[in-house]
Amino acid sequence: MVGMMDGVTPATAYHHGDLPNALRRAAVDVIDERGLGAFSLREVARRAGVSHTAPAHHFGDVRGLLTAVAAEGFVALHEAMLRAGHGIDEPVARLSALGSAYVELARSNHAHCEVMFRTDVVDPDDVELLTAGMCAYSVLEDTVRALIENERLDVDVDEATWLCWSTMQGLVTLGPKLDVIAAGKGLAGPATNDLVRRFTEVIVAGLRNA
Amino acid sequence: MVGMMDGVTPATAYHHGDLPNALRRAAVDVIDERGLGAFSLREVARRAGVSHTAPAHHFGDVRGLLTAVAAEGFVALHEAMLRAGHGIDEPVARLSALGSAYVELARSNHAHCEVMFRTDVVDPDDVELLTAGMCAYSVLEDTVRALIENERLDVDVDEATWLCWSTMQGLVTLGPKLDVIAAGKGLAGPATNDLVRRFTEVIVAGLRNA
DNA sequence: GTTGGCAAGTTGACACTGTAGAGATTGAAC
DNA sequence: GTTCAATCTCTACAGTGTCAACTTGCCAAC
Repeated sequence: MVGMMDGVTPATAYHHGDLPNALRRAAVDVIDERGLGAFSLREVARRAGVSHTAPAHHFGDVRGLLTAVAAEGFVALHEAMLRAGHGIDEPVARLSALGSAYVELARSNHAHCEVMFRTDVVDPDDVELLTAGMCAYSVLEDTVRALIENERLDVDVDEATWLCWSTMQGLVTLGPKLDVIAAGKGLAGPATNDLVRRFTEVIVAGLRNA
Repeated sequence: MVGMMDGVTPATAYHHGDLPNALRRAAVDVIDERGLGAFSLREVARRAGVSHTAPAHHFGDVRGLLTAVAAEGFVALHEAMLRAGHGIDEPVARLSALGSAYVELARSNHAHCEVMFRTDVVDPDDVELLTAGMCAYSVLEDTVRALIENERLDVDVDEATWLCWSTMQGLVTLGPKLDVIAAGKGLAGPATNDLVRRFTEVIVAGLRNA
């Protein structure tokens, strides 16, 4: 019933086998279904089929569990960006691809994103979280640097990277609100991927003419 | 709202006089001190000096109270933007001023912003919330439209507005993370107001050359 | 081969939370 | 002077996070 038993370890009734992963997955499900506001550690434990104090042995706190989920999100983001940028050499196209990967991941891994940029629910000093975040950031930064060096632009790498990231992040955060605004004007909801492409174009044009 | 008791009625021990406002203020304090993750309706009531069920009579739910706080935040944003843009006719300068007002409000009214863009903790269909948000949005939109018409740019007003808003919103959301990144590189934390000005320049340059 | 120890889970308890229902208190309209 | 609605309180209940003490299973050392 616990549902591991995948091949090797038979997983006794007592020892779950891979509880940390099961808890992370259950946490994601709970956030997806009830929202982070109604998150419950006990419900997570229930879905993983263990007692309500079991999570403490692996994550300590509810904060610890959510921090792990956030770190997992950044790892996924890192991988998604690597995948998206793979094989695209031209910096602008690459930048656009990274942006698309970002908003795409925000849509498909909504629960993770709900947690990744919160400071009150997560331990911001967690090493795993910090390094995972840094890895994801580096992919974007490298692309921006390539663009700047390629075209010999006179802009600061950090500033330009922050601009790109801020814009994508804002698009993700504002997504629902934009839909409401568009609906209020009788427009169809904006196709987010088109927006990413357009935003990237404008920003790149801006960097070239700054 | 009710606004009696301004010097006149002494506010008996039983009837608070202006409980809704007191609750909103207390809620903001609690979010500021303990974070939205550790928000407690009972603690809010405690600080307002009333029983823990009193808030229900004015806001129904905890959701209702937070929705009211969010709406209050949008009203404040609307006013701040009106103030910031007042007297500035040149669209670009105006846009920059609006951006500054935005991040400034995000810093000073951190609790409100914590709630304004959350969909799980707030009633997204609340009329007061929707109209307040729309008012704030309109100020930005009008400025962007003025810029576009002034310079006869060939860009969509909605798209350009969303770009500006997304960027500012992202900057606000990412603020803490940017500090960490800057610190990791040995840089001083970026002066957010400078970033706003620079971002605005780049975006405007981009819109002109799109 | 027993024994000690340790990681992984359990049970029970405690203080705290949000909400529902029924009752108390007030100011004011009639 | 009574009635009435609004405002606030009290009590109760199910659910929550965390702590302490207790099992269970396994592995490694003696």
